[in-house]
Amino acid sequence: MPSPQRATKQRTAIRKVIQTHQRPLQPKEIQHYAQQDCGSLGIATVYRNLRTMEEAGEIEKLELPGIATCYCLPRMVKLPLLYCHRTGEIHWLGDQPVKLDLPRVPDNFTADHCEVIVFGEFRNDRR
Amino acid sequence: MPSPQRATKQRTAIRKVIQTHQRPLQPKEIQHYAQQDCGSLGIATVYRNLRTMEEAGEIEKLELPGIATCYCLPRMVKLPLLYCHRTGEIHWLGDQPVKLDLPRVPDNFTADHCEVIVFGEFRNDRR
DNA sequence: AACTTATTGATAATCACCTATCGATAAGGA
DNA sequence: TCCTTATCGATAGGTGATTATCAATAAGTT
Repeated sequence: MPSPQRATKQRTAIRKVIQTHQRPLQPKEIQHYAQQDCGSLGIATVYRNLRTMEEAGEIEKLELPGIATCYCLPRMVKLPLLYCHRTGEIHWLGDQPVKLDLPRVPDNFTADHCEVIVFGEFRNDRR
Repeated sequence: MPSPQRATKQRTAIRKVIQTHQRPLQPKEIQHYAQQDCGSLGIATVYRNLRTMEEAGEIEKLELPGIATCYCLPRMVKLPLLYCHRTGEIHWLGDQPVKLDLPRVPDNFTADHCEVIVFGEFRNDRR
């Protein structure tokens, strides 16, 4: 019999955090939010679970400029990203029908995927 | 009398490399190419000069996904970038008239600048 | 409840990038 | 040429992200 994956409160909390928040999250953010469900949650546990969940295709890894790697639910549609200098958070630019097709690339280049990142900051208001 | 900047062969070589190559270069790449003009060139010297040149507005710093910070001549026009998984090099996607305007952003967000990055790889041919 | 072992958490260990240190070197003005 | 000091190079140090270690804990099966 193969070794089944156990339903620990830590893993469940991590999963919930990613499903709930509608934006890519960094490991530290995930740790922070998940701890509210979980009590203790070591950063190693976060990284460990993110890796396995990503390998299982349950979540998507997102590598971004300077910023630490982020994780989110697998994307069906590619939307531009907002990066806020002030909060350090990443958000989807999803409230508009911007369709991003891959630009045309040189013949000898095989395009994989494409990211559009808008840098700036949110006013101190709500977020 | 203020302290003038001296014309060392190291600095000259670094400058030339950035002016010559038509793409953003990483510190290590700059060191590598410049050493062909220069003989010895410590990595600390590269970083030191890149910082001062950037502060002087002579070059532009470019922060990109995962990849080390790159440097290039100040950009007049923002072009999409190609990142090659195989070579680790960054190239401009400049051979087509793609004008990239900032997407419309939320009211409470002040956009700064925008990058478009196409991931993929060049065939093993020439580059 | 007893048992097996997947999982956790604290922390040490890596790793890559970049900066600081400092004695040696060399640019360029006198 | 001599002298001042900007600059260099080797390397130690610092930083942040991620992984490895390993004893303790707790799923979940019997």
